[in-house]
Amino acid sequence: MVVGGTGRRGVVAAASYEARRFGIHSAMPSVIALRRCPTAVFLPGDHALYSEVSRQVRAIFERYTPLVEPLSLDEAFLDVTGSTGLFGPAPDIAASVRGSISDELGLACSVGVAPNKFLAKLASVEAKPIAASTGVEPGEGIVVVPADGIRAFLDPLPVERLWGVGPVTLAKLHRIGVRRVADLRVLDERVVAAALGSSSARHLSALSHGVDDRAVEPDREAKSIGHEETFSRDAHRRSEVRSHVVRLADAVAARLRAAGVGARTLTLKVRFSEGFRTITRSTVAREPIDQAADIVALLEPILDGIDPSPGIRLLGVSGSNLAPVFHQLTLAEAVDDAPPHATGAALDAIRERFGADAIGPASAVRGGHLRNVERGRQHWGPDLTAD
DNA sequence: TCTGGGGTCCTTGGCCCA
DNA sequence: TCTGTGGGCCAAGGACCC
Repeated sequence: MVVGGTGRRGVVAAASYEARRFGIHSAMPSVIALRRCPTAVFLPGDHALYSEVSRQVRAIFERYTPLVEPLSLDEAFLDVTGSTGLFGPAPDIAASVRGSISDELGLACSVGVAPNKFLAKLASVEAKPIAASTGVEPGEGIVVVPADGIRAFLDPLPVERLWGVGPVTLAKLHRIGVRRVADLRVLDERVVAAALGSSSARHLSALSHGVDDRAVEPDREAKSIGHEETFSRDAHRRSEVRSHVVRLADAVAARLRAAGVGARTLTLKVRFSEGFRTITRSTVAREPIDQAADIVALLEPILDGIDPSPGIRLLGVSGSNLAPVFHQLTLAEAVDDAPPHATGAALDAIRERFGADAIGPASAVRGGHLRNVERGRQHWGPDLTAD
């Protein structure tokens, strides 16, 4: 079974261990996955459901400690240092959390227990089942890395298991003879720095020794808010591109207002069909903004400088440099007693009462009905009915 | 008829200013 | 007045994560 985008430009979000035996993995184009395993069952993702379940899982975590840092929809760090008096040693807490999630939600999960975030994350991966071409080997469910067992745990692991080592870094490490974590640990940091740069070298060197002093942070604030969309058919006309940008800006603005912030930096992302080439262009507003019209106005000059005629497959709008918004009243607004930026607030109120698609920019009307950009609506690529 | 969407963090290079 | 330097900010791109 494969879950993810079902359209021509969709990707795999997750694959069952049986499907993985055919070489299917997440982020693989759905058409390739189908080619590798024509008998696989393809299901669309349901992001809204996952968010809800994620909330339920988090509620279980919070019975054990207030120090819960979500890493994604389906992973979180828990600092249980202060909870052992109430619930017993950390491995017992892990077993209890795992039991509760299984009993109450019917879900399987794996847990890593270790002295820091990096090791706990690695341990949780070790606890998962393994899909080999010969069959699926069940995982242990819980893996504990005690403080005096760090080296024994880390040394034999392939270096790409380290957080931050992807295909590019891995190739560079292979070039200097590093294949396992132990190779990296014993190597002079200057040699690593010559291959990767000093910042990465320092970071990876620390990890190879099992050192990670980042705290579990329960209330991490978002640093950017954005939306992007791949189209099932390329956009070639300026008017088409502009209306997509209006839709995206509208969605970003609504989320900025919901978060109670505005963005000073606005970035437009454009992916051309030709060669899969991606560019980003950003600009800075004088003050933080949270209104769609302001975002579009700011991006307009960038848009004018882009030629869509070769074909654009993806557009994205995102805001960063987030800060609280202070509305400076114009003289007219002060005299008329009219609230500034009433449009955004009115949109929010209407959507709150009548639903996300109750109102939106005219350019969001597709196939006779309104379809606003919404978080998770098109998470794994355009579906078959997108256009 | 191959490559999503939501992010974070880092690097590089230009510019301005003290 | 000229030159060098270093910090801070910004823009763009890239690597990486789930």
